Amino acid sequence: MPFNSFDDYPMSWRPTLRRAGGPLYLELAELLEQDIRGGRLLPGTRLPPQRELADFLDLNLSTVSRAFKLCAQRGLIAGTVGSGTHVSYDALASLSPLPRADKPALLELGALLPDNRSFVEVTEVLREIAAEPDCGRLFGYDYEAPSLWQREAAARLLERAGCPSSADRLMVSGGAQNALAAILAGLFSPGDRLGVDPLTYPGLKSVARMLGIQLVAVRQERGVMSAAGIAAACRHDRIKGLYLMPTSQDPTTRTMSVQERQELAEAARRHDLLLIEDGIHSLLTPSPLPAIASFAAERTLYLLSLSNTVSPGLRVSYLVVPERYRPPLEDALSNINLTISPLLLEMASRLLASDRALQLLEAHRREAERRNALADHLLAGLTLRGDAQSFYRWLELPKGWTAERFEKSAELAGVAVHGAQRFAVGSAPPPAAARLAVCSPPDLKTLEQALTLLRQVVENG
Amino acid sequence: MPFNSFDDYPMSWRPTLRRAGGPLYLELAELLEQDIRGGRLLPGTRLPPQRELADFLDLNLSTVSRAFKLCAQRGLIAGTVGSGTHVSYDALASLSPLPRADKPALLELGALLPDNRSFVEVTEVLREIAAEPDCGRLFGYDYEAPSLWQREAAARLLERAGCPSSADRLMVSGGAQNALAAILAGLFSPGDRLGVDPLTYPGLKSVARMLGIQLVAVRQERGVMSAAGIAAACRHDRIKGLYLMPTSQDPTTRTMSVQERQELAEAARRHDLLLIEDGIHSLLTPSPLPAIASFAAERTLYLLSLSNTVSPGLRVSYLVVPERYRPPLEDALSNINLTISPLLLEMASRLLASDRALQLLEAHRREAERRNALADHLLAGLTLRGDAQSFYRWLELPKGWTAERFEKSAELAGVAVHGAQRFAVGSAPPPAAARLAVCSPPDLKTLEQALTLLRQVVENG
DNA sequence: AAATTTGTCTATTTACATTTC
DNA sequence: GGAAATGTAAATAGACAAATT
Repeated sequence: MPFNSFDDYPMSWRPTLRRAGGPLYLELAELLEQDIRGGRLLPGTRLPPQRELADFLDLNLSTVSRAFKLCAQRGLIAGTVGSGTHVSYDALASLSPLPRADKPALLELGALLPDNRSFVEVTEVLREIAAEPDCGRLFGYDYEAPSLWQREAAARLLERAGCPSSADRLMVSGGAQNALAAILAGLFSPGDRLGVDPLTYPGLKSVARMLGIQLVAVRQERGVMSAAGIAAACRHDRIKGLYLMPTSQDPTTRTMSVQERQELAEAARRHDLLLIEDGIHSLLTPSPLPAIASFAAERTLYLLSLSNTVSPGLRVSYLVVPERYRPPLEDALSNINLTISPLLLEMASRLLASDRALQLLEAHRREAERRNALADHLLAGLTLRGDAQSFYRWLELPKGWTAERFEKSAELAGVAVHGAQRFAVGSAPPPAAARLAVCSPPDLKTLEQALTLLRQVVENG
Repeated sequence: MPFNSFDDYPMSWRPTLRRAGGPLYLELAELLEQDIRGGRLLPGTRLPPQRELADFLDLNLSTVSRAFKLCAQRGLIAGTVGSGTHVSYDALASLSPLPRADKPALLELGALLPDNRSFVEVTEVLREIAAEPDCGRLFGYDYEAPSLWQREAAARLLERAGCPSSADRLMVSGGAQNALAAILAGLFSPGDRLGVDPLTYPGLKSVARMLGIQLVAVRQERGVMSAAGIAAACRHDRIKGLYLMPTSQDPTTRTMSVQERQELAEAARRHDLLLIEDGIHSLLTPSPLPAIASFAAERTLYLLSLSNTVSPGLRVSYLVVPERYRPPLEDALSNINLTISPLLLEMASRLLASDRALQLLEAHRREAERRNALADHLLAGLTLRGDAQSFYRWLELPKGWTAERFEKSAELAGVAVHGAQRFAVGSAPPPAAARLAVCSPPDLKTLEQALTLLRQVVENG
């Protein structure tokens, strides 16, 4: 029986078990969750070692372990051998990848809202299809879709994006998020681990959490996952794969060089890792670099969505899938979608087969360049990462700032931005930086207003 | 150390552990999976009691238990206290809800393929929209969808289907399968259990298996889940909810009476169960019965898809969601879809707001009536369940048949049907019956041919 | 109707590997 | 560089409750 001897040592968390009958590990896990959600345990706080807690509560070590494991799976805490268990920085983050409409009207530099231009090219295709006498066929079932010409049209676009592919390795999903959900649900099991950049795409964080797949931050060198980091994540966390965005990584905007891509492919092969390569921005750069998939085709799922760069409303994206992953991924996609809309697939395919998709792309690119030029001008002197065609930039803040505090100050000034903590994985403190979605404001005028306000926020500390 | 003493007793399974280093429970689970998939353990086989296996293999009881649990989560086996562990009847079933195109061309009475008629009404709406100058707005993001009028149009249809609802409780998904995936992923956790009819919709079986959610067959009385069966499933299996198709249940075609619906709602309330009510066929009957959701609105997710009864290609379905499940289900839907296509939603909404959806519905209904009349005529004398508007019928076979054997014999005769085993949950042997999708053949002529062949198959034993 | 069979669950013991100091 | 700290995982023990006989 433990005595008050513990009162002498400071313990960051001293829960009281009611021991009211139910399983002890569950009660402990619930207490921990409540204390984190209630703000009594702040992000980054180090919890007492499991053995110490076990002593304090008069429990077995494994009972504490089990409770911690439950909370880790819910994304609340993350443990590291040697350095203990910490409350995750994103423990309180929303589970949804969508922006919540609970804030007062702000100048939006937070959520990514690709410019709502007129989409003439898409409209054109719609009218073409509607005019055809047999368009009713697009409203029945079509289990065989996509057809050969549709596959070939997609393969050409993929080639342009740096991922040479063949028609038979191609699959279709209802957008990038839909594809990620299918990949995680179909190729991973709850409890499996996936390596990611220390700052990663929040949409991935939320599906992974929903499906009980743990994300592991892989150590970087010079802004990209290092071979040593990957080796460590394999040994220590037994990760099954890596999620990568080698071109204009969200949110850091880092683009990997060809050599870095080759090295990464090599490392993946060495450790027999599955790669998920998100090529979402690969079409934006004037001459895209070769995809990692082109160096490790046997293990890379390459994902190309039309949402950002062509039209968000089309809900079509393409997947290049290695042979061995095809059957399970087909099952997963049909479990999630049954089929995708033949009409939308037809529209997307025609956009690709003609050069209209590229026209749209080009228009988005030019708009992005205008906006980025303005941003470079208005924020001159600050560290603003990202190249001229990017839809967002990465603002590294001067000493003294934290990402959370900056996000809040910006909001008070009337501008929504996404601080680094929203992208953080695990329990390492996020850097002082924020993502600015320069393409989200409706026009240049509004962007100018937002950036000017932001500059004042940075300078007035 | 175990001796040969076991050789005297017959054990249905005698695996040999290689003990080559890895975890024992994993090795055992893999052996079991291999032996089931390899056909060395047939569906229905009773495995040795866990204690006996543990003795035989010189393992701890819990180690065997853990291995069995893994296989149970993969849907390979199902255990019942008292009566032991059995190999599931659907252990070898495909994980995909789609028909596989690996069979020679057969007369299709297996898969449900709603008749590919011309869909004039849908085409009409498409042309209407395409003609409008501002239709480009349907290709941007629309996080606020569905809009008020769209919700109201859907609410009217739901009312007609027997589920009075309000615009604010409404959510939208990309078809019924998509909705089921979101519900299971968002409101259930791996290992949770869901009660279902002993024969249930295969699309549910496959998502549930993918997500690690265990289906539990609830005991029936007079063809519907009984209060006692529900109570037993709660006590023994601690199910979290029930999946129901009260109108023209797939595959048995059983429709619950109003009283049965009320009693079921009452039972759900008593045991605090979540209900998933699939109203997929509720619009087909001339005057639909009140939905179970109308008796237990606080706990019922009501699902209405347009795929079967209006147009399969639209990929839109509606969900009526009780207050407390809205936030997690919204998160789940956005994790899986991000958003659904504004164009498809607009088309569906216009179909509903005008009376064109009802016209389509009516056309499908009349076609079904013609086909069912033919079926009743050609299979007169056999037990053929299902009413005049159903898309499929349930053929109960004479003594001597098993469902598997009938399915195979029919296939040899050139007709695809789905035997009861495809719908079976758990380890109880499925009844001798098969589902005939009378609406799948392209025309009445083909249907006649198929049914005539089937009759011969039945009669020639 | 009582004893036994049987699966399930929680808690415990033991071992291990990595990181920190 | 080695000892201590620390989290993770597997195997084991014990208790429980439902179903069978």
